[in-house]
Amino acid sequence: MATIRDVAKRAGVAISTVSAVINRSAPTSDAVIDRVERAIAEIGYTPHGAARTLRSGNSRLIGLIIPDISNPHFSRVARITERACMTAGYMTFVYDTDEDFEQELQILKMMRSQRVAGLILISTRSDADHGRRLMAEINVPTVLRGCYVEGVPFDIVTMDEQRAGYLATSHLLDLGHRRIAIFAGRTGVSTSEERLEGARLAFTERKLRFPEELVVPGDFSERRAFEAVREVMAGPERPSAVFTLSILMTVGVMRGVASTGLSMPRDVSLAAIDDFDWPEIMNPQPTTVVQPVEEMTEVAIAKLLDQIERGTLPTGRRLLFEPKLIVRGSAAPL
Amino acid sequence: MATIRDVAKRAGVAISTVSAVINRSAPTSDAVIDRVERAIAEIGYTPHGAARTLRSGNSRLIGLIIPDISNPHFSRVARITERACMTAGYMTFVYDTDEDFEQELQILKMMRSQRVAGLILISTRSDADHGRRLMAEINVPTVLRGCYVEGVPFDIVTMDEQRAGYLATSHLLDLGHRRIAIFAGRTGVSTSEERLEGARLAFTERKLRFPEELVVPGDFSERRAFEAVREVMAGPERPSAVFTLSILMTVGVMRGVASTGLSMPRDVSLAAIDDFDWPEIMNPQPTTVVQPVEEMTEVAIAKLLDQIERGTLPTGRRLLFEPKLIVRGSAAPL
DNA sequence: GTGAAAGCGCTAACAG
DNA sequence: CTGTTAGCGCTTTCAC
Repeated sequence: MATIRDVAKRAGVAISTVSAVINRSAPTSDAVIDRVERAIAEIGYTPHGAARTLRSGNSRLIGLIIPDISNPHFSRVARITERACMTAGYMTFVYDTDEDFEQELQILKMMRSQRVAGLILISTRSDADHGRRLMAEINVPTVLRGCYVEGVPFDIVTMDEQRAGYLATSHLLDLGHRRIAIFAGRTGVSTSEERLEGARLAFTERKLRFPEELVVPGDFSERRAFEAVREVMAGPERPSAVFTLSILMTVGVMRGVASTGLSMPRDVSLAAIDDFDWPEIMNPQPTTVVQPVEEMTEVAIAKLLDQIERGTLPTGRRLLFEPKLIVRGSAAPL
Repeated sequence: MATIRDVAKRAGVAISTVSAVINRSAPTSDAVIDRVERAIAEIGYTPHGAARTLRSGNSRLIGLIIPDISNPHFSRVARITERACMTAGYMTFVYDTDEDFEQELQILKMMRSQRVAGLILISTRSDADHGRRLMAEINVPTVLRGCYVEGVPFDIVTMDEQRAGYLATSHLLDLGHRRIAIFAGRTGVSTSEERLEGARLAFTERKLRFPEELVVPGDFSERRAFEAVREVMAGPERPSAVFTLSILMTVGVMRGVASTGLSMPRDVSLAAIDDFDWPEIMNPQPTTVVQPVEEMTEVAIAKLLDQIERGTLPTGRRLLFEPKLIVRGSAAPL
């Protein structure tokens, strides 16, 4: 492939001049710019990214690590992130952890080998052990999304998870429901624990006993929620409502309920967290708490670029965004 | 960051030996391997990808270009591709064209700057002009998915698009429908044109006139289909059935029909191409033609890796996969 | 197995 | 603006 030397020869200028034109790193006359750009076009020259990275120490690469790209919530995050990074002149590596922390570490290692300039990370665990592992693996500016991680100095952008849990649960309680089965995510993930905490708060605030025995442990997966809800619905003292803490579990629960022949919301009401792209074509349409995904993602990227380019230091603080309840048809009065 | 020199010093061996251990590129004794690997772990050394790329001329990077990552069909492709490439020791750049060919070219340029070793491309146009542009931009092994492009020598992996259109249309015809509105994708994209051709075949094979006036031009987008179906349904001589050529248009049509107060399949039947992850929670559940996405994706990657690693030459041939009709509730007898 | 050396393509610094 | 130069971290070759 053509190199910068070929361009210099063709344009009849010095190599350093070509570099100056490409990077606008030194003043050059319009005539020279024109000659160089023409030469670049004629030869079909494209600067060699790896050579630039090696020499300049700046890869202009950003890593985005999410639990699951086929989850519509995260594919939106991915799309917005890529666009924003591209605009800022960065390329993006987007990778799935599949909710597995060993994969997360392996992906971080790959990102490291590419010397990414920054990371946006939706982590898989919140505990301090995991925090230590992350600190050992990460040595670039990083912004956390979603899952809080103990003991890391990074900024974190999330919605007010507790309030999200509170809003959904309050809605069900206000409709008269008391026996509410809650489908939780993995223990040890702040996202799930905080949403659950919000649910507890909604009960206690109303001087109601929180039915701890109706909390169904899960792993955010659709399949697990599917199986669990079938068991719960077949048992004695069927709950009158369910609350699912994330989108894939909502799918699993809806499928599971449908498969038992029960009807929603006639036999059981549902409130959820996270939205679908096209609720109109679902049956029933889910009543759900949504987060401002676009805004949160843009803020996270802006914070990251600030750290990368202006050397801003992370505050280690958490930026909370306000969740919003959207009432549709899946939850009805008891 | 630590370099290979630091590792060599720490392990008390030569730089070339460290390189040999990392790449298994020369015989080394177990004792030496052990010392080197220990040193790597102690120092926390990660090879510098850009330096390797520059020196070896092999980036071990693969580019995947798809129309839209938030389309569940393509996010599945992305997920499978990343996994397979990772297993083979490649990292992946996944990018959206947003169905825009100028974006496609810009992304190809970025891929070029990173010197990707190979490309999997779902292109946005099929014409020869576009083929020439691609040839000017691409100089690495490439496998096409989905959209055929004229005049390029690459292998292409698709389903039998015409048969897919034939299967769906035949199903509606066999249910007695004659006034079938067909929601097409962009003209100039083989995917759409061939599916449409299959629909025509289903009519003519039954000695029926193909209602050309009921073909609704579109662009694969959800919004356009939404608007179009509302217009069609409000017009005189409402069709008794609709056939949507891709998944986002199916969503748009279902939403559009719902918004007019019509019921599916009572007032209008629907057959579609491409499946959803969770048809069970949809209303109605779509009768649709599906492609073997996993298999096709794996074949495409295998072909690509073969060309990259063993220098196999592309055959320029098209590999057709068999579509399958899945009958659910969205299409009823007239 | 060692140790030295060349060079991938680029940026950046410098004297002219 | 030119022309030259060093060197980023690595792979690869070669004589030992």
